[in-house]
This record gives sequence, structure tokens and C-alpha cells, in this order.
Amino acid sequence: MRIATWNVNSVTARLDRLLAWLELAQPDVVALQELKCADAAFPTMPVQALGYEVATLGTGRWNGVALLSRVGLDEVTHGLTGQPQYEGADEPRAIGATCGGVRVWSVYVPNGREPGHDHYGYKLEWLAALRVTVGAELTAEPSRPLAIIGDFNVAPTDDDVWDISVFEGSTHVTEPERQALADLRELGLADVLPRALKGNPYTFWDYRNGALHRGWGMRIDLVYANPAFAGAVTDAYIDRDERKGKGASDHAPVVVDLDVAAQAIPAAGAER
DNA sequence: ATGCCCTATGATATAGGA
Repeated sequence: MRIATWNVNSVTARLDRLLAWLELAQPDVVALQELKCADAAFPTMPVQALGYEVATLGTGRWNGVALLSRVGLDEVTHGLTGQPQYEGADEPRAIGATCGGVRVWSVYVPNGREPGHDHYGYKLEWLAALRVTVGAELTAEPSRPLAIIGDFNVAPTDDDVWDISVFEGSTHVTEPERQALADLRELGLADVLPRALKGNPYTFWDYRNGALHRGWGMRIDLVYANPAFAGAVTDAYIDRDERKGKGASDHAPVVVDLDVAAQAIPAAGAER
């Protein structure tokens, strides 16, 4: 099973590239972020035409997440348990579903803007709600493969940005944000590290200043997987080619291949 | 080369991104 996550920075602006990429990469499950459209405006029909079921959570101009699946799309959950509001609004930033026996969450973690900003506190509260929501699912079904995938808007380590000195005083690299990710990992989730097809394993490069070809990237699109998921991973890579050329998103897809059948074999009687 | 910001919106400026 091939599972991918991609912040598309507007699904309508990216539609041609998204459809072409689905045909090229042949993912079974895709988590999308930054749809920038309401549910009614999501291009459901052309995606369905490629064999995918679609679940979306979008309200309009900002945010928005979706799950596409051609291996079943069940138990859809919209939003987090105890999800905080921002300026009185419930923002569309998380959608969960069970796809072919694998529990998947597509998340678009708040940016935070700058340390001390209301949005920064909101980001930390949001990550705490994510931990509560996923923690309950892991407790209820500990042997089911599960992964949180999406744009976490946090670089887990200094090696996940091209130059840490540039980020002094900025969001994405602060200790509280990294602690929030550590708290997620405390649930038993592992950071599945994708290989880079070229250069460093970054997933985002700013549109400005030729960041892509200068190597000014960040690894902020992550795959946080429980043991049943992580143990089934056979490959993981960043599809940097999708960041190239005209009409690209500023994020590249992260692709994970799973051998779910092998993982499902009971441990009892196994060779190791 | 991959090449120097992009997207949606009560739009001809602005907010947000990270």
C-alpha cells in the first residue's frame, strides 16, 4: 500500500498537477493539506474518476484538509477532540479515516506566526488536542496501523532546516513546538524518515529567492507512525520533482510504501 | 538545471504562508 501526504497550496490551483501526479505515483491513500476551498468547491469528480473516494474538510479561503483513498474510506472523523478555536472559529485542519485497515490522519498544524503571538499559543494547544485525539485511538486499537501525516509546521531537529541560524526567534524550531512533537512521539509514534531523491530530505522550499535550487528547505511534512505502521514501511521518499517547474506547490509530496500484509502476520510462530 | 513568490478574495490592495 502506498500512502502519501502533500500540502498542495490550493487544490484548485494545483488540480492539473495533482491529477497528473496521482496517475504517475499511483498512491492508494493521499492526505492533502491547504485545500484553500470549501467542501462544495473541492474537485471531487475528477479525483473520483481516477478511482478515489474523497473525504474533505474545508471552509473556504484558508486551511482545509482531505483524504483520498482507493482502498476504502471509512470511519471518517472531522476535527479533533477538544480542538481549540482561533478567533472564535473552528478551523478545518484535521481529518481522520480508516483506509484498507490503516488509520490515517491528515493534519495541517497551525503556523504560529511568531513566538508569543496568539497563533503560537493556538498552535501548541492544537498539537495537545491532536495528542489527546490520537492517543485515545491508539489505546482503543493498539495493533491497528496508524499514522498522522501532513504539514506539522515544526522542524523536529536543527538538521531539518538548511541553516538554523536563520531561524533564531522564529516559529517552527522553538523548544515548546519541538516538545509538542516529542509528546506525540511519547504515544509510541515514530518519525518515519523519508529519503531525499536529491540533496537534503526537505519537504518545503519557499517560493521566494530561488530557495529550491539554493537548497534552502525545511522538513516539516512528517509521517508519525505507530509500531504497526512503522514496522510495515518498506520505503519512504520525498518526491522533490513535484516541487519543480511552473505551477508547483511550495511543498513536495512525501510517499510511504507499506507491506501491510507482512505486518499483519501474527508474531506467534514467526521466525523472529 | 529546478532559476529568483504564490493564492484567494466584497480584489486594482491585503492577509497569510513559514
